[in-house]
Amino acid sequence: MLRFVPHQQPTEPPVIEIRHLKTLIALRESGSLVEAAERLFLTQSALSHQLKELESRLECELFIRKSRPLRFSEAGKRILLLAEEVLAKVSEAERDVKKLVHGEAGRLYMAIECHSCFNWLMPTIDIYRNQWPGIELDFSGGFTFEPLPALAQGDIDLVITSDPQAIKGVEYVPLFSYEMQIALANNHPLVAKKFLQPEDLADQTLISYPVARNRLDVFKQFLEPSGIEPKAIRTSELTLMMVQLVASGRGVCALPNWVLDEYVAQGLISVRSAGKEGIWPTLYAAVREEQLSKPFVQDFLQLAKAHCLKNLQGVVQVG
Amino acid sequence: MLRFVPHQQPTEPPVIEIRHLKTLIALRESGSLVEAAERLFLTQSALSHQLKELESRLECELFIRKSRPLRFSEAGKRILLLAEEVLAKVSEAERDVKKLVHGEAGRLYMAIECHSCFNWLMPTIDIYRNQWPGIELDFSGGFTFEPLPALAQGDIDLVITSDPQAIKGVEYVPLFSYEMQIALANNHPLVAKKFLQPEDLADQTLISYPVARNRLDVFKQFLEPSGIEPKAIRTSELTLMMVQLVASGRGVCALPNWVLDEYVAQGLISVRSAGKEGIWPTLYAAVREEQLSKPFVQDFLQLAKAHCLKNLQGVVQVG
DNA sequence: TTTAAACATGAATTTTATTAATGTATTGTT
DNA sequence: AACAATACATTAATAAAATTCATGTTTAAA
Repeated sequence: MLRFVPHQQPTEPPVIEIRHLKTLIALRESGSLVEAAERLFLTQSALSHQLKELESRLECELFIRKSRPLRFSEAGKRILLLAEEVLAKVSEAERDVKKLVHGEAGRLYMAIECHSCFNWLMPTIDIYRNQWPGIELDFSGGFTFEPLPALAQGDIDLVITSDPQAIKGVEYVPLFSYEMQIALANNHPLVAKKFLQPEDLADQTLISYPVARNRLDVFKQFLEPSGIEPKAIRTSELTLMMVQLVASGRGVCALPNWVLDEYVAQGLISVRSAGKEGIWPTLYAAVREEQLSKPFVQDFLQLAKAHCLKNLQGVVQVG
Repeated sequence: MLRFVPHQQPTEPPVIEIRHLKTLIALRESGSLVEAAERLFLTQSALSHQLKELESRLECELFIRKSRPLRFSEAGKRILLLAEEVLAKVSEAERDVKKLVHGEAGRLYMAIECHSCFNWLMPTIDIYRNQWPGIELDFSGGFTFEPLPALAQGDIDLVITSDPQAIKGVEYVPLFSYEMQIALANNHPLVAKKFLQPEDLADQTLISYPVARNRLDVFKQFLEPSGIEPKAIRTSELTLMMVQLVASGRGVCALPNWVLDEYVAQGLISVRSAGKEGIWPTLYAAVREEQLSKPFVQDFLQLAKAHCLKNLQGVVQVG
């Protein structure tokens, strides 16, 4: 008759785990189980089970299943808020521990071969500087010198490139893939086509950065395989100027989708894919072998990748 | 020769998990693996493995093994800080979800049979009020009425007692155990003894709360089994007054160790155990069956237990 | 030196998470 | 309306992990 009850199960079952928080964030950012699973390197089934389990522990639904785009319940939103807070704190703590363990001295001089990368690299560097105040940062963005040999030699420490070359001691870390699209004036006749063929450019002026053409994906992956040449080539160092030349009908140019999206949204230009499948270069961070394992380097790579996947339109995770 | 390296392992191994944070907190609060394991309802071996694993993931030691009392490394302290932040946020989120799911309306009228419990109950209630602003709280602390029947009848919702009675529909949730010690004036002759026997009180004035003696542990568990009576009994409603009477040599009294510790520290009185093993009552929260499963009740129980184990000297986890 | 307590370790075990295979529901297309 | 395509759910099997058990080692105390 005298009834005693332990106030929680002997083995107090854990409710929310870090894993769940990561899943929810991925789910929100991707909008579907399938895609979220890809990001997390898991199967869709795993996430389905995981969420079902979490929902049963919390005794409530976390998101509304039959809704496109995916919507979260109130409880789901609350846990998402938790996820943001907690995951940020966890990675901050992990960074701090790494600093304690490995020391935080180091140098990270960077250069870009991908000339549009300025856009995302600068904000990324800003964030990074706060996280690793002890690291000496520098950035050289000119068109004149060859960054990869300089990297191998140790003059610089990290190069952003879409054109990896076999150099002893240099490793390439894939960041993401993007589509290299062709920008056209809105009233350009080629706008009528769904996508462009190499022949379409035979009577066009192509506007490009002033670098060797074997380093430009339009040539290497689009025009050269078919032996077609554009009518003329005109160069510009400034992306915005290239776009304005295109907009005023002086020619066409090939730029990453994440660069062009902005101008398309403004109605300044139109874009078409190069070929039915489009050209899909991959952007790499090149690092010297012995630097790769260092926490402050790894952390930069992770930050850059996350920053791009989050902020750049139409950018795709890679291997 | 062209070397590609994924910037993190395909299955990005988790580093810190909630479980680790709980372990570290338990470790700090208990000061040893063995005790921490008990708190977490795990074995010492489990914690040893768990910490070893975490340390290898973080590539550093988290605490200094050969040190008593246990000391944490810098990294360990950093993770402990994380643990405090994260665990607080997690339980806050869990509470919020419970509120969303079960609604937050409810009533929690409380009473105490353990007359010293005022000390810890009030601060606990204050914290609780913030966490569950929607719950109607009340507290009746008089000596005059019988709380348990009132609980069964539904007039009140929770009773703190060390003396569970078989009442239909009432369940008892153990909170903690404590030692009921005997307070003596510093110059009292019995101070010479390491612990007291029932006979020692035969020529003493016993000061107690004005309640039926079968509800007092000194009688039930100490004096009555041996048939001994104190020379006289004197009552007081106020704990502080009881202590002052004792200090001035007017008698002895039996109170929980967590109450007396404070006065002993001040040098006001001395304390001795009742019998070699001491009297170790257990404090229970009595709740009506149908209320027990409600989240706002469970949460109060958890809070009270945690608060007491943390803040009360010499209090022991139970069940 | 012994003994007891605390912690570590390796192997076995249990529990939990994940996958694979498949089913079901929903959506959009012709 | 029928079809394929897509997304999610479910069950059983598998893989991975956390935990325990049994035992060894170290440390501190007697």
